[in-house]
Amino acid sequence: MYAIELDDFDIEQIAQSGQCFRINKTGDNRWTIIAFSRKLNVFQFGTHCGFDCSEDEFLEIWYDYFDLQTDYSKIKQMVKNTGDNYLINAVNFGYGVRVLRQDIWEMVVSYIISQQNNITRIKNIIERICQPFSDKFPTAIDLQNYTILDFQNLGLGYRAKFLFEMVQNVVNKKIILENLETMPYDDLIQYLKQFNGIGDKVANCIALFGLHKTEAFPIDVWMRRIINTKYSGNFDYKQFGKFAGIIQQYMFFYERCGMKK
DNA sequence: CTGCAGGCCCTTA
DNA sequence: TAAGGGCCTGCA
Repeated sequence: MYAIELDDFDIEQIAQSGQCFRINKTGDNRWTIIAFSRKLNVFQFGTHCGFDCSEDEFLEIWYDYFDLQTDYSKIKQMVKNTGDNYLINAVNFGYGVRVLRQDIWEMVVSYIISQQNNITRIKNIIERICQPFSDKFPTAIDLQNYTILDFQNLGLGYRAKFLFEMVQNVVNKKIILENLETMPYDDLIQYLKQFNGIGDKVANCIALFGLHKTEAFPIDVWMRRIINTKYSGNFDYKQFGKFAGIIQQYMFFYERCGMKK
């Protein structure tokens, strides 16, 4: 168990911020995360955090995964300087939200599945996809012999064709995921949108969660609702530059979880 | 048992 | 460029 004190970090908030489909609460103050072919048990009480792995593994894998190299207090301060009360409330409420650095291929698959879909069903589909691979997320090669019907049988519905095509594109090197990282944000979005099943929203999710392009600002129905009700339909996210995506996470989490409690 | 959920694609005008 | 209908399916 590797123990550490962490500020601006709340695993429960991260799990509920909608960016990850493979974090599950397993008990009081306990969660299990599956990422990068590893399973990690996490304990958190206040700022006391425990990670069920060696220090070496934590520093090698999970430090980066949790985006611990980024100072979120600076982002919060910047938000406070705007004087925008809605954003300030959102940041105060979601004090422990962070943007995880997740695997690009997993994000491509997950967000193709996510369209016009609910969270429970998305998680169940992803679980069924991973089940034959001992819960590790399968590579495109792993899935290359899957047919559209196979994916339909896993519950993807009309999205089965999109995933089938994407698997083939990766296997045939028609798209090389490793090359996406260096693409400028605008080019990246245009490029991703060429593929069937990837529109503006999904492309921005892939850019933000899979490539940590933090200028990405995915607008889904929740974000649209905020923009319409709090900002009269107009929200200039570009003013936040590279912080837009992180601010999006605060807004999204506040909208989804803020009023319940 | 309806209605819909973290959109996208295609067709019209 | 904008607007609108159809789409799989299981969960609320």
